[in-house]
Amino acid sequence: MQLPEKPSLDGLEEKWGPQWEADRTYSFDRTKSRDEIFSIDTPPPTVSGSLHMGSVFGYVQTDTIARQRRMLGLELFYPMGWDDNGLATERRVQNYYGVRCDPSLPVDPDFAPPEKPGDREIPIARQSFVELCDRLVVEDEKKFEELWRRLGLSVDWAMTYTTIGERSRRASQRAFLRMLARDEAYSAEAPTLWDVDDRTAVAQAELEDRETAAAYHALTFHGGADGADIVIETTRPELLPACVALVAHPDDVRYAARFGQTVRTPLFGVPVPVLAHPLADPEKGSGIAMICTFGDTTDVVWWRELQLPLRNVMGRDGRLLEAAPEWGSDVDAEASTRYAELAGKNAKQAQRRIVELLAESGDLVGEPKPIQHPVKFYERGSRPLEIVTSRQWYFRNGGRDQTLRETFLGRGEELHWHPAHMRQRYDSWVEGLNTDWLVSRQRFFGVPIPVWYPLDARGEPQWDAPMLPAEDRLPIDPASDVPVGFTAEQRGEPNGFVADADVMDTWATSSLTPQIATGWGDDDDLFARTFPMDLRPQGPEIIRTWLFDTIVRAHFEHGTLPWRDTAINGWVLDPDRKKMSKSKGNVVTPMPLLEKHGSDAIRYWSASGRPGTDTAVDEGQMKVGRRLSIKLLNASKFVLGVLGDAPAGEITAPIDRSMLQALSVTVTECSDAFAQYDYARALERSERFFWDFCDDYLELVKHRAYGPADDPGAGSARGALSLALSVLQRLFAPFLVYVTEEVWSWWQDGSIHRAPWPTDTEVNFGGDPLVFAAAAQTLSAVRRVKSDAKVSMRAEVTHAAVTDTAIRLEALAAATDDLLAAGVIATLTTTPGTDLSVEATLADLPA
RNA sequence: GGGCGCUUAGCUCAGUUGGUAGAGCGCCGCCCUUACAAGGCGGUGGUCGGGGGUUCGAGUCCCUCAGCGCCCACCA
Repeated sequence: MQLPEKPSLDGLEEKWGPQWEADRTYSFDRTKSRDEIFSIDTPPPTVSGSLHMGSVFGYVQTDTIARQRRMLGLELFYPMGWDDNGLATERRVQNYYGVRCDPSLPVDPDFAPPEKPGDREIPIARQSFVELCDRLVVEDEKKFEELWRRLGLSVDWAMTYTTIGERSRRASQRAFLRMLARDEAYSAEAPTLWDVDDRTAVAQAELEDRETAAAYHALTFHGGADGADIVIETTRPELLPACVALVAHPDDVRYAARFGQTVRTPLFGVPVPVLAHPLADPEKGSGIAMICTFGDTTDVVWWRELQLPLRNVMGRDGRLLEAAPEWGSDVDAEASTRYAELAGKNAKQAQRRIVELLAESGDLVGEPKPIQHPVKFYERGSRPLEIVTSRQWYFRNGGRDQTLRETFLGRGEELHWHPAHMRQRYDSWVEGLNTDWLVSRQRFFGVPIPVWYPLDARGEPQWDAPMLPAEDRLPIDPASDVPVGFTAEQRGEPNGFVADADVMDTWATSSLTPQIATGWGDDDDLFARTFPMDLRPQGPEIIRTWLFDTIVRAHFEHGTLPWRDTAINGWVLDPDRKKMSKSKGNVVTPMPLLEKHGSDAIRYWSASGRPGTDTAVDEGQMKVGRRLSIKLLNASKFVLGVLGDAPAGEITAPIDRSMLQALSVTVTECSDAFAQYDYARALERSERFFWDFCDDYLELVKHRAYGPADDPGAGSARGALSLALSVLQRLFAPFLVYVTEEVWSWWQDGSIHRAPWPTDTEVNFGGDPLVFAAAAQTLSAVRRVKSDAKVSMRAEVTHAAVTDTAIRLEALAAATDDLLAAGVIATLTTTPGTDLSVEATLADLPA
């Protein structure tokens, strides 16, 4: 045994990281059977996102569970993935290189991205754009892997996947085709929420409401022969040309007489009916609303349920269409010229102009009244979403099917949630679904929808007759691959074919991470050994997307849950307990902290955060973790130093057995906590015992432990020290991965991370817990006397008079010699009483 | 509007079947004690958010109110 002179934490990451890689310490053994395997569906980080402390927090928590399960003897299937496809990467590439994808451009073989992004984005061909995406994500993934390795995540790096990789594309397209075959996927032309900046449809799951400034504009609709004018209030007067009806509540007496009548829109004179619908709110505005196609999602409901015509004015670029909508012939003579004033303007500009026009015509009543109201935004977007009609692909998810929705609520009940209350978020999301899952995106860096359409003799696509590839051709890109029975020359020609131009949203692929990671369809043997998986760890903010979507996919494809348990981690808050976000500029990056405090200290902080509990970045906690690590170094060095001199003997001394009994209780508590995914409790219990062990037990027995090799008392102490040290090192192994490996290596063979998790029986010698407790507390009381007297702990006590309960004094008697030695006490008397108290006479004090 | 979580020492937080309030940090004091001075020992510090109830007994159970955070919602 070679003990370091001055043990240190420095350099442990550099020492053990490569060693674990070389020894394949965390490699998955695929010969193990399903019941011997613990499989984890690790969240693939969005590599285009920033590295921040939130990135380390949840992953470390999961890693502690993974490591404890591994020590329990389970074979860990613990791969890492990178989520690199999708809009997030496209945006990063746009900003990083200063380019913009224009799919209409031909490929320029000489294209090279500029050194630095210029003032104006360079338009480039789709293929070039995708190549830049492919190039940049590789760089980003390196940075993530470097961080993860430094953090000591015990993933098997040989099994890494990416969501844009071939396996993912194949799985994603295969799953798509199978859902299509089972009528779980369909395409439809329908109003969809549309981001005018990214120019793509977005799904319900990607929406967020933002309080936005707007104004009520009161507009006069003309009653003509049917009666008086009607004033409505709207926040979107620019959509007036898209108005198809007015609507009020059926019970609203103010408008009851008008239902079924016709009024004419201001400025354009378009006749529109006055209708009744229970969704109209009598309290809002003037109690009667104009229905436009489309101003908001309520308009869509009204349009559908009242079977109204479509008058589209909003273009996909967020500007009003050049052509006026179909109004019929019975309109104002000037309708067209007035619309021409709005055409081509964006929503804000058009609003400004139409308000002027309305004011001129006298149809604007009073001044606009400013309000704040919630408006739907794409969660990463900067302008409000519009609603445009387009052909999109959908997966059924219960949004339009009560029975299916209840099925998914049932799946949520079936899943074990940690903490349990997180299921509420799942339930409220599923209950609130109102559309199917829109999966197609009018974007470029994603898994292509694997579909072609035949073109008829006029060159029009036959949307209802999609042509599909065979599964063994996957993955395909319909933009370059050709459907069976056609030649490449027929692309875009009459009687030829055309590719579906869309890609799937990133969630449509990442909702298959359990299948992708476990080799579904690619490696049936691996799949059978690892799926359904054991654990899905993830953040709370993606319950409605990643977690729910994954359940949907596994339900349809396999008729099961994708995993048995899910552990939801909390948020990481900045040191001032504010949610970290890039826009606030309060993001804390992990690398400097890792370098400053060490990986184990960062892991300690992460694992101190209770499951599901928001936790602030706290350098104080990191320092505590570092101190604990140093303590473990020193305590290990001391114990092993004692053991080095003489052999361990049979554990006979009551206090030795007593300490081990307390350790046994700790082991049980830690094992139970881990079984419930409560790594934080396990850490706290281990830590509490460890400090007692160091402060009290080591002090009490060190003199005895130094005793002669053949002394039974010394042998007992050394035996207990050895056993306790082994157990303590293993209890800390899931948390302090580097320092525990280091101290383990001083006296044991093999990695501690493959050593067996301690059991309570290992340290159970039937000891009386009271002996150690009484000795420790009495010693503490002696110290207090010395501390009050302001003398050294080495100061001799000539006589100590201990009062305590009879039962505790009896326990203490079994440890008297250790107490005398530790307290430097010459003589000791005991008196039965009700409470512990110690009167000590100090040798070197004046009388 | 509905739901969930949180509210305990100056700070960050534990407190698992209800039984005399805990830890770390900070602060104060002492101690170079041969594992550890990037340490050790000891101490100060709380009417457990407010109010009501159940109970012999409530931080812990019930009701209610308030503040903070988050989730969901058809938002003219």
